[in-house]
Amino acid sequence: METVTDNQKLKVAKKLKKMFGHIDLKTETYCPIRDVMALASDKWSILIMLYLGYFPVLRFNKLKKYVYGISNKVLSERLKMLESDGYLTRTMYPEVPIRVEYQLTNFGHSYLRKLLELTEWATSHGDTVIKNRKKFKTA
Amino acid sequence: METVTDNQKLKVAKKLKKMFGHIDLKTETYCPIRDVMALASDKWSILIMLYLGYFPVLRFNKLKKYVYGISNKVLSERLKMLESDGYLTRTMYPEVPIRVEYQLTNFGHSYLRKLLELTEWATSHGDTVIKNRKKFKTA
DNA sequence: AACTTAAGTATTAAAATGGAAACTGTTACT
DNA sequence: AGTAACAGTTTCCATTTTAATACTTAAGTT
Repeated sequence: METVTDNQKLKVAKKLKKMFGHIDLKTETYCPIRDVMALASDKWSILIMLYLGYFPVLRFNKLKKYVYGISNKVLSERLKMLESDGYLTRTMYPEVPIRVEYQLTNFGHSYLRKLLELTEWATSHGDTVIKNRKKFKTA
Repeated sequence: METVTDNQKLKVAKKLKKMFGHIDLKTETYCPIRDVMALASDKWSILIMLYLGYFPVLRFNKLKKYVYGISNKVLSERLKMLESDGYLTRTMYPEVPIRVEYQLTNFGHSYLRKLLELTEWATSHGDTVIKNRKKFKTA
């Protein structure tokens, strides 16, 4: 069973007030959730970040193997964006064949710590979601 | 500056080991991140969840006003999915004109708590991301 | 009689995204 | 000469997503 106390709800409300309170809900001011999160909380980005947390250094093809299902195009796009936003570094060694290594920056690690909270929740509550989904479909 | 200690990295590694350790990285087993998170960490879903955390009860058009930019179609789709997965409830009052109210379930609240960790991070580090992005573009 | 409201559904067209597979470039091996 | 490895990029096509607008239902208001 879910146990969410009123106290916890209050804490959440307080945090949300802090987040939303100063934003004029009518005008379209800059919103980090639409901008920052939209990229970094996408399915592929999450998996890339997690694998780069698990293995300190990864090369393109290894990453592609772990994040199975991703295409070359999307992987290289996501890597470029994550690099651009400062979550990871791309180091190229001009050997032959060329070697390119990806690893998290400290900034990326700082994000990963928070991300992990969410994925842990998802991992441990995934079955509940599936159950809910099934119940909803038959209802 | 980012301050990520080795100790913190160790903790993250431990958590990741717990998450990934038992998964055969080669075969495609069920993955809650691809399934559960993909829906619930999407840009629109996040905003919907946050606003429903901020306002305990919201109706369709209010929600649409807050989550500006979302279309009727997408909003109603997302609401249906979030309801199906158990994050929120939809209550219909057969008045005229009809009234429909959305609110978070306890399950949804439990997710929101974790989500908030991430959005708080994004809110406070958004400017760093923008800075990184700019630097990368000009480099 | 026409207008308004609420919560969507339907429609259409435009835009973005996604996947599959071919291609690039260099070097080493067979 | 042909093939393989690496790390992508590029191209083409199909699907998905998005925006914008119109429509629905049914009672109450002007």
